[in-house]
Amino acid sequence: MRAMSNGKEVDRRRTILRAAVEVFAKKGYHGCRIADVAKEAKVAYGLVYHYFKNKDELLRSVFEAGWAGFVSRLREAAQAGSTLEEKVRGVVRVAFDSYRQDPRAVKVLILEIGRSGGRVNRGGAFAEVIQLATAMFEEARVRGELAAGADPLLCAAMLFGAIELALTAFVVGLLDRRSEESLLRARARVAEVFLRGVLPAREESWKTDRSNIRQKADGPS
Amino acid sequence: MRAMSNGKEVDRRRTILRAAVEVFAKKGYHGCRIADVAKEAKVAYGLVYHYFKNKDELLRSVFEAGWAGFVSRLREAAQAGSTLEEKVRGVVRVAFDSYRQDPRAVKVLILEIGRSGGRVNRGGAFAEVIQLATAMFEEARVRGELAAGADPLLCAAMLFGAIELALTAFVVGLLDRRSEESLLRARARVAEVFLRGVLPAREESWKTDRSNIRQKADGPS
Amino acid sequence: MRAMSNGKEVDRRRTILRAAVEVFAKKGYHGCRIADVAKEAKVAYGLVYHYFKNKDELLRSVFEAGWAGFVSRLREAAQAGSTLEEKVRGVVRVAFDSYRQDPRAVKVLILEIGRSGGRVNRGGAFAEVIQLATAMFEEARVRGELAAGADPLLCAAMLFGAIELALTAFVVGLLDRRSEESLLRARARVAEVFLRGVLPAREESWKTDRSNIRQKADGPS
Amino acid sequence: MRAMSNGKEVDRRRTILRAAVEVFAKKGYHGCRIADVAKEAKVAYGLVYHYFKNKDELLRSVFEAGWAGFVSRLREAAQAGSTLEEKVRGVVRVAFDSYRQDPRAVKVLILEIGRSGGRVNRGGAFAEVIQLATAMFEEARVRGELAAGADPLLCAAMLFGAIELALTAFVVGLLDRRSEESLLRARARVAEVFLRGVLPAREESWKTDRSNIRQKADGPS
DNA sequence: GATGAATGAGCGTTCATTCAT
DNA sequence: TATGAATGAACGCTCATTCAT
Repeated sequence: MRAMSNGKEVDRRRTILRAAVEVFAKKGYHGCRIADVAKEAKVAYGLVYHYFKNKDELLRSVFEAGWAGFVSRLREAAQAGSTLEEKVRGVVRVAFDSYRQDPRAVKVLILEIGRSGGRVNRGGAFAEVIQLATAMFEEARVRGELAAGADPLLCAAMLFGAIELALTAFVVGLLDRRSEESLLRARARVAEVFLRGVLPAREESWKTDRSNIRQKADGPS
Repeated sequence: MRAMSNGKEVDRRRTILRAAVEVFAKKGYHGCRIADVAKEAKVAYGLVYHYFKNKDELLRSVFEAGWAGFVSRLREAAQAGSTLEEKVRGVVRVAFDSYRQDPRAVKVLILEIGRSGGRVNRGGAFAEVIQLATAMFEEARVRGELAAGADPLLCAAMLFGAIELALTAFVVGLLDRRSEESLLRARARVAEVFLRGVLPAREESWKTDRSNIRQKADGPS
Repeated sequence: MRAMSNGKEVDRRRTILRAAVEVFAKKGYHGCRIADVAKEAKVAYGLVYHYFKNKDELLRSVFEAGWAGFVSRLREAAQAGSTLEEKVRGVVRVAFDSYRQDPRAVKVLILEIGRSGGRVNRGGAFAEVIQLATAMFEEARVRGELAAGADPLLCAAMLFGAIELALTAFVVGLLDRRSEESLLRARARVAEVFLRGVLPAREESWKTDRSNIRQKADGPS
Repeated sequence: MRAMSNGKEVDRRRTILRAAVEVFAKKGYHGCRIADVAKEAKVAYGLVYHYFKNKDELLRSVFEAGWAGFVSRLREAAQAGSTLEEKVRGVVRVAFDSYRQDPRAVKVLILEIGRSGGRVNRGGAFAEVIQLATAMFEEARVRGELAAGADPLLCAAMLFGAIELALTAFVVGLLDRRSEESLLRARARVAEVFLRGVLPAREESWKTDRSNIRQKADGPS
């Protein structure tokens, strides 16, 4: 009984959360009314308040649910590779794949969250990711994998900026939203261009290395 | 026309617009109430509606006023230089200098716009800038100034993404907001890293070139 | 009938009722939510509705439960004494002792009831007590125990008014809530002053009589 | 212009306040919805919020507007007379006359206010009046006008209690609400009974004195 | 009987917009 | 043109009540 009702509760919560993501993505932070969420979830108005203290908490949950997974996947990617190149390619892949799997959620993360007037802790979320990547670049710098003069924090910001706006190009339709191929190509290009800017110049081995690694790491996943 | 006929009217309009930027930057899109704007502008409540049809038009004007200047300066920069390197450095400088001169306005442009849920045409504004830069990279590509395999549109997106998040790092305080020096250094670094990723490899001349150009182009302006 | 058939049920009902008094006293009529009552009674939310049709019935029950006992004790006191003086002293004692025993319940009766906007029949309850006392004064008048010109109904109203506000002085803290002694002194004073105003002038015997009776009737009980 | 619009504003405020009293008296504290007040005042919903910060402030204003006048008239009466008897008769008259002039407002004061869950400062209002009267009795005691053993604070509470419940008898219909005569008679009786209980025993002169004063002080006003 | 999730009407409050002066 | 009072739709939140288990 307990287990069953509990399962149901968790389900309901998820249903509402999903509905909130939907409405959130469709109408944006300000247009996202509790009534809409309830309707989308096919649930009574008041029930939303059974599971979430208020609108802010609901939207914060939407954000955190999406963001937490994203960040943990990022962290994994940043730790998985052995070279900076692998790490960066991993990070880029995580971002692009998140978009492929759930463009709506990424759209929310990219376009709406943080523009929520401080209700949702964008500064915090932004900082979290930046710091994660800063650490990654810092380690790389120590190992001599970073171009001279490249600042780890700036590199981190630039990396995510490049990713964000590249994805935004898809979100707003400048790039073909539905083409798997153009998405994969963009994923590879972003990593390459960024890496070239960031890695120390290793003239003779560059071309070979890059193509090798690309073949291994960036084939369609 | 009407706007031209009377200096006072234009002044009033500008006063209100400036006040709107202020409130917008301070409270964000949703917290920006007409009453606040009127109070900030020291103008009667109803007068706002003499100069702007409604809230949306006011905010669109805020956006466009800021954005238009920014875009025209960008365009100028993109056309001024003779090499891609100069152009990119020019673009980066325009962005960073806009921030130096009026961080509040940039904050609005960066953090607030788009939060308006489509009311303000973010896609359009974004597209405008991206296309501007895409053309710049396309020309460079034609002239052989772009690394093989670099896609102009993606380069454009990455450039502005890198700039945006680098500035965001200042906006949210990850980098020292008030230090002129760190701002200038970041400006140079962003351009360098980006250029290295985007220019074709010119191994032997690189170091010299870069320092020369930096001295000329990136000294405090 | 149903209420009699099962001791447990009656217990539950009483538990809930007591909890309702508690919450009622603590938070007042409007702050008294069913959820609070259930929590206070350590009973499931919905169970309240097994024992009480709705909130109104619950609160009416709270009122009636408290009021019924109070009224019956009043009636007893009004019938017990043989002289008006004894009866009045008895009535006053009942009121003050009710307060001593359960200030919270009296607080509810005094400060909260009637706030219910007609839901709880204040008029009726008020009328009941007034009529009870009116009859008492009427009998006394017939027996020549009432000062000439004193109207029984007005006397009844004045008696309870005097008692109510004297107790209110304790409830709101104008008089020392926790001092047993000041409560007993007030009890005696109220009876005395009221009786002096209401009894026919019996100059010569007054002082003696009063002190005698006070010693008998108004010592700490 | 200023003067005119200001006059209008004050008028509107008053209209709303009056409407609030009306609805308040009709439906009680809890049933008094802003929408009703607005409708009663024939005013747009939102306008109520132009003049009052929120519901609480509106109702507090209702209370204070009524109460302040009442208290100031009480204070006047308590200071006007030269003897305790005159003062008490004055106080009683003020209360009964307030009721004659605006039964609805008194009904609000008696039945609803203070039962408003602490929102309206009943304790404070109650205390104010009690202290006012306590001072009056204290002075009388010093001048030897108070019966031995009568406590000023208790006398004050009893006086207002007697008045309140006597008026309540009218409010709830136990006494004839519409008969001017019964109201005036009650007014006289309450004062007499109370005074007899409170004044020191002056056996021989009592009857004469009382009737004299009554003729002067308690004729229909 | 007992539980607490589900329902939805109701109300306070805000604020963009209009309008009389 | 300038003012700010007036309007009312919209929306977040509460909580009495019902219902499935």
